[in-house]
Amino acid sequence: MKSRLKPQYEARARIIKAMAHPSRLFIIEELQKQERCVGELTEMIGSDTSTVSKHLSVLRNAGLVSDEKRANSIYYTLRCPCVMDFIGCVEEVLSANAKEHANILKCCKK
Amino acid sequence: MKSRLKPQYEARARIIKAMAHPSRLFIIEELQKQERCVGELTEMIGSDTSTVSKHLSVLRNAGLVSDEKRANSIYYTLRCPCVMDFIGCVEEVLSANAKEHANILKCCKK
DNA sequence: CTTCTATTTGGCTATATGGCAAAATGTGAA
DNA sequence: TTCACATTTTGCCATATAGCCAAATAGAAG
Repeated sequence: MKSRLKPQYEARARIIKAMAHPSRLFIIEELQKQERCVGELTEMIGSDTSTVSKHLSVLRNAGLVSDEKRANSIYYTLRCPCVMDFIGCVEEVLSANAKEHANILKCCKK
Repeated sequence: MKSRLKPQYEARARIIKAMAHPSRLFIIEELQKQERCVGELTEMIGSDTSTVSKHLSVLRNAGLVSDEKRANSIYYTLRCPCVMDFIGCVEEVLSANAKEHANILKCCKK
């Protein structure tokens, strides 16, 4: 592809890649409802604190969430709630896949 | 997170992960305009044929594109054009990041 | 200052992916 | 069938990431 376009696609891919993990999708969805600190998210997800912390730093580096320290906890917020629009479309793809899969099964039974 | 929800987040992550690469974003955008065969895409992207082929199989496995063989070429089509809506949002995040970065620079100059 | 709490970082291993090269597969024409 | 061409698959290596544990850091409270 034209070399001047490449950086643009790379920048977009970095953002999308930051979302491409089950735990991080969960975090995004949760933060869209309300801000949360690492401890809360850790408990909800059920993995190690350090793992969740790393996921949050991935999201922060991508600019998807911002953090604010209050008392002795760091609270994370979703910066661009529009990312939730992703999900609707992803579900469309998933249901299209499910439908096709069902068709294949139906076809084989005959 | 609740174990019954986990498969759902994993399914979503698989779809998003399939999009999380510069070349695959380019392919998605191109296929949204018109169907293309591997050779055409390879030339546009400028990397090895086998690499592009692998990218296409990633997209196909995710159910994002479908393929149809005609003559001796396989033509790929975008199955759910809604994925293009992703891009608008991703650009929002990018410009928000750029703005914040500019603010940080401005702040440091003082 | 010391202790407690919350979060981050480093080290480690296992796994996944990108990209290139070469081999294998498939398709149509002579 | 045999040849030429287009596409797919496979093997390999380098790199990146997830996950957990342990250790370090940063604040808040005593």
